This record gives sequence, C-alpha cells and structure tokens, in this order.
Amino acid sequence: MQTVPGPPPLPSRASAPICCLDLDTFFVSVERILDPSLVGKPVVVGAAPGQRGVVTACSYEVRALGVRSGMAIRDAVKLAPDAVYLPTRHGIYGPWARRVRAVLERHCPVVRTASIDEFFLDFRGCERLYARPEEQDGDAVIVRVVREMREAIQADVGLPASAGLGATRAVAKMASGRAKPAGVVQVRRGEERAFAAALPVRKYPGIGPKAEERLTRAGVATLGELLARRGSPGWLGEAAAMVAHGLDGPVPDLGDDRTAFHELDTAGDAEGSLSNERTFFADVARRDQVEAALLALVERVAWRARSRGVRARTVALKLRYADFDTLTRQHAVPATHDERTLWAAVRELLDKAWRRPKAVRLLGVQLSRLVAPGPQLSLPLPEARPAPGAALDAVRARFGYDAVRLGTVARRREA
DNA sequence: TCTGGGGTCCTAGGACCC
DNA sequence: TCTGGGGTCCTAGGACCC
Repeated sequence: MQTVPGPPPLPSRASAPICCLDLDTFFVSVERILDPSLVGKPVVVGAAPGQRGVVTACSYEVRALGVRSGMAIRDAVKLAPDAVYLPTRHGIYGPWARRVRAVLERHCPVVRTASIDEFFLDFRGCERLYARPEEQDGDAVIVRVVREMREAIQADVGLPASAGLGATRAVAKMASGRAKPAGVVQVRRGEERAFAAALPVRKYPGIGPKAEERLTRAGVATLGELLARRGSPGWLGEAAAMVAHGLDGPVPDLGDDRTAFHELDTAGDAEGSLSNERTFFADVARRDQVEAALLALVERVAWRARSRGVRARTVALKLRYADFDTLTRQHAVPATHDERTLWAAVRELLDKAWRRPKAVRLLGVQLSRLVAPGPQLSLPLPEARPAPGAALDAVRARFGYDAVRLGTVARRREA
C-alpha cells in the first residue's frame, strides 16, 4: 500500500490580525536621514529655544532625560540644554510617510492612514496567502510578515517603525506602544485582559487627561481596576464597558469604522475641515494687528481650500487670549472658497468676538462642512469679477505659497 | 517667557418647520 | 386658550489624537 502525501495543512486563522504600525520618533528620524550627523545625538523637533512652542518629536536620547512630546520647549531646554533643537518643517515629512505607505501596501491588502506617522492594517485572510508549507499557526505567520514589513521599511525608506498586533484596533495600538522602539508585539485573542490589566488607564486610546483625572478621583488607576467596575452605575460603568468592548469585542472592519481614519473615502461629499492658526510671538492687543494676522490666515486657508477643490459652508474664528481663555465664533455661508467672501465673514465674527481689554495670544480660521463642488456647482456661475484667487493660485502652483501675498497683507507686514 | 498646529468626534440648546 | 412631538440646522464648547 502506498501513502500519497496530501497537501500541506492550512494554517489556523490568525486571532490577532489587526496591525497598528507607527514610525518611531518620525520627524526626528526624517531629519536624521537628511542630516546623518544627527544620528546618535539628542534631537528635539519643535520650536527654537526661547520661542513659544512645544516639542513635536524627540529622540530616545532626549527622552532618557525626561523630555516628552507636547512639553513646552522651555521645559525641554531645562532638561536637555545640550540637545540639538530643530524647527518643525511642515511639508517635508509627508513624502516620507507616503513612501512608507507604499511599502505597507506591498505587504497588506488593507491599509488605512490614521495620521502622518501611524497606519492600521487588516491581515484577515492573509494567513493562507503568506504561509510557508511548514507554518501552521496563523498568528505566527502574520507576525513573521509584519517583521519582514518592518525591516523593509527600515531597508527601503530608512525609517525605524514599530508594530502591534491584536484582534481590535485598541489592542493593536497599545501593543505597538509596547513594541517601541523598532519591535513587533502580538497580543493574541484571549490574552488581552492579562496584557492590559496592569497598564495605566491613560494608555487606552480615547482616555485622555480629563478622563484620567476623573478615574483617579474614583480610585481607578489601571485598566484592570477599570474593568472590575463593569456594571457600576453611570459614567464609570460606561467607561468600563467601552474598554471591555475595545479589548475583547468583535473584530472590527477597518472600512466601517471611521474614527481615527480621517484621510480616506472623502471623495464626493467631502466633509471634514481645514484650519490654520497662529500663536503670536508676543501677545497683541491692537485691533489692526489682529486684523492683519487674520487676513493672512484667511488667505492661506482659502488657498488650501482651492488647492483641494473644496468650498466651505461654515467659517469659524478662534481667539485665544493671553490668559488662555479661548472662544470660537462661527457662521454658515453659501459654499465658498473665495477669500474676499471669507474675509468679510471673518471680520464680522471678529466684531462679534472682540473684547477690548484682553490681549490676544492666538488666532485661527477654520473652514468646515466642506463640499467638493458637484456637477451642478461647476456650471459657470457668473461672477462679477474673476476671483483674485485664481491668478494668485497659478503663481503659487509654480513658485510656492509665499511667492505672492495680498497687497494688504504685505503692506501690514512691513509696518 | 508655561501651554503648537493640524485634525476628529460628541454634546447641548435654540430656531424653525411640519 | 393652551400645548404636542419629531427632525434638522446652526452655534459654542470641549475631549482627544498625533
């Protein structure tokens, strides 16, 4: 009798197929590629020392001294006076993130961009595609693939990354935090509570400073203690249920769950918002100076809207006073991206919000309820004059945003 | 000279319409 | 003369994330 070898057995289905991949100290890593002399040195990306601002990214050498992102630059300088301080160069990091995304797409069919340095991937069903004949554990297959992917990002793009794997996004995200730097951690189904029990509540995505404080007052410090409060009445019980669901709830479909995925699927009816804001180097009390700065913000945000081909149906003004008191005023408008229209609206909002005795620290302009012009709007509505925006945009498309400023902005800036 | 800048989502009250 | 709900839009503020 002869035994015919059957086909190799299929691997088991992975229990933890959702991956959170994030880039380690992303802005610092990019700056190090552009200037290799920074490798190994303590580096802080943010504002220049002496300026108003916070740490947007910092290297592990600096973290060892206690520096954290979000910290005031002032405080960082006290902890790490000898670090290299670099300004955040908005705009240069995007292309690097896109190169990373291209690598991810070679390894996984479902990739979602959560932020400039963070991605979620869904490996469900990939075990069989990727398994080698001798591999029978689906979870192990996915871990191997993610390791290879992480190494490919390092080799092809030059950026260090970490990855977490879990059955839900919350677990994957917490696992990626544990994987840093440059590691891969998987939390299999059934292991979630053991993994989370000792973690501070703040580690759970969605629990921020305010919720943490409330929980502390309720005597809850860890996720394990929070889970033990399931069934409690009111807010505490709801928070416990939310965390339980995030830990062992059903495996989510990344496409269905829009939270944290602001980037995609916005074709057509757009939505979302666009804003620009600026903190003054020194607080400003004079109305004319406030208006000059506001006009510059309107100009910039309007240009971004036109570049994206969207119009706003709501315009908002944001004012932050020297004492950090912050207010917003908004107004619904017929869909527009014309800076004269937007400026008129913003000035009315300023009239409504203006309070004389308080100096202003920050100004912001936000466009929201965005719409991409449908076919009906693209009919050539007769405009009284061609919008000045069009001519400016053409110049900027070739020479960059700062190549042209509105006369008023330029003049006021000289003053 | 504490506390950036870009976003998302949620809540809650009032206006207005049916 | 007194008193409904439900739905939607608008506005203001706040929590959270990177």
